[in-house]
Amino acid sequence: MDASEKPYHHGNLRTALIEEAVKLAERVGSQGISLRAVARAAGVSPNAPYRHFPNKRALLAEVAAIGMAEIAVALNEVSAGAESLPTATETYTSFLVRRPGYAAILFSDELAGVESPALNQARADLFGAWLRHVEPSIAATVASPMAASEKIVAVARAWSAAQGIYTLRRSDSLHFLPDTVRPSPRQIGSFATRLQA
Amino acid sequence: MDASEKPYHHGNLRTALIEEAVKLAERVGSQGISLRAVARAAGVSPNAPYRHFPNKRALLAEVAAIGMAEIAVALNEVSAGAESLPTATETYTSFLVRRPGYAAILFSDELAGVESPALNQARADLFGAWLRHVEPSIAATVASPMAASEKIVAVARAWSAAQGIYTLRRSDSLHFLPDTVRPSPRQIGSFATRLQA
DNA sequence: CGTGGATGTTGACACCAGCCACTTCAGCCG
DNA sequence: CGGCTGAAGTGGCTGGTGTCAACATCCACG
Repeated sequence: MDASEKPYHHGNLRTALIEEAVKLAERVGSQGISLRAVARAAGVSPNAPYRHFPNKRALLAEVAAIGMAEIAVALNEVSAGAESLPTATETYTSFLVRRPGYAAILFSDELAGVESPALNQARADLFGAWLRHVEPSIAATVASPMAASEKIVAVARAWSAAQGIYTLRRSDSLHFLPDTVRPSPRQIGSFATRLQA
Repeated sequence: MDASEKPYHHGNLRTALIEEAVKLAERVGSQGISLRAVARAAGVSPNAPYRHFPNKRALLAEVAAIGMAEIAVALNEVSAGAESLPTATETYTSFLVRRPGYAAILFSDELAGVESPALNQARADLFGAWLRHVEPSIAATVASPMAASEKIVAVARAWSAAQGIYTLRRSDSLHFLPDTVRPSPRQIGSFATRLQA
C-alpha cells in the first residue's frame, strides 16, 4: 500500500505542482503562493520544481493559461443566445469568484509583464470564446450588419467591463455601497448589450 | 553645507517614505517594492520605517489612499459637462498609465483584504468624485429623472468599466489585437453613456 | 547488466518582513 | 545651564523566500 509512500521520483510532479498551486492560492491568496510552499504541498524538496519550470513565474503563467482555458470552456458551455452578453459576463465573473485560486493568479502582480507563449495563446483563445459566445447577442441588437472590427471592439469592451467588476469587487473598492447598488455581472452585461445603439 | 549630510534624525521620514515608495514602484513595479528598499532610498536603516508604519501594508495603504485622492483631484479638475462620462473614464485610466507607481500599488495583491480606514475613506471620496463629475452627463442622457440609487449604480458601472480597461491593458490580455481595436477609455466612456437608454 | 540522462535532494547565497534591545538626540523642566 | 525623557533611528536576530550549483537516485535503453 505504501508503494507510493516515498518514491524518489514523484512521477507526475509537473501537473501536481500546478494543481497544488491553485489549491494553495485558494487557501492563502496570491501573496502566500511561494514556490517552496507549492513544493511542500506536493511532498517534494524546495528545488524540485526547477526541474519542470525555469522559475516561479513560469509555473504561475502555466496555471494562468489553464485558468483562462477553463474560463473559455465555461463560456462555451453556456448556451449562447440573444441574451448571451449578460450571461457571458455573469459566467466570467462567477468563475473568478468560484475559483479564487485561479482568480488570484490570473491577474496577479507577479505575472505583470511576463511573456509566455502559452499564456498569450490562452488569452487569445479566451477572447475567441468571448467572441463566439457573444456574437449572436451583438448581432441581434444592431440594425445594420457590423464590420468585424466593430464586433471585436464590442467584445473587448465586454471583457473589460466584466474584468472591472471583478477587480473592484476584489479590492472592495465599493465597500461603502449596499450590495443592491453595486454593479452585478448581470447589470453590466445588459449594460454592455446596449453599446451598439 | 553638509549640515544635512547625515543627521541622526531624518526630520521628515514619513512623507519621504511615501514618496520613495511611489518612485520605487515606478521603476521596479509592485513586485519590487520592499520596505527595505524604500528605507534605503530614503537613506535610512531598514527598520526605521517601523517607527512610522506598523508594517509594510500600512505604508502601501497610505500610498494607495493618496493615489486615490490624486485621482479624485484629477476628476474634479476636468470640467464636467454633458460629455463628462467619456472624459472621466479617460482621466481615470490615463492617470493610472501616467503614474504607474500609484497604479502598481493601488490594486496590488498585497493590499487585497487590507482594512484601512484612510484607504476606505479615500475609496469613498473617489467614488464621490466620479459621482460629482459624471452626474450631469448621466442626467443629460436620460429622459425621466433618476432615482439616487440609479445614479449610484450608473457611476459604479462606469468606474468598473474604466478599471477593467486598465486591468486588461496592464496584463496585456488583448496583446493580439491591433491598437486601433483595443478598447480605449474614450470608447468605453461613450459606451458607458448609453447605459440608461 | 551497465550506464546516461532525467528527476529530486542538499547546501548555499542574497534578499525580505518583522521582532528585539540598544543608541542617539531634541526639547522640556528645573 | 544641566539632566531627564521619550521619540526616532540602528544593528542583530529569526524564519522565510527565489534561485544557483553540486550531488544523489533511479528508470529505460543499449
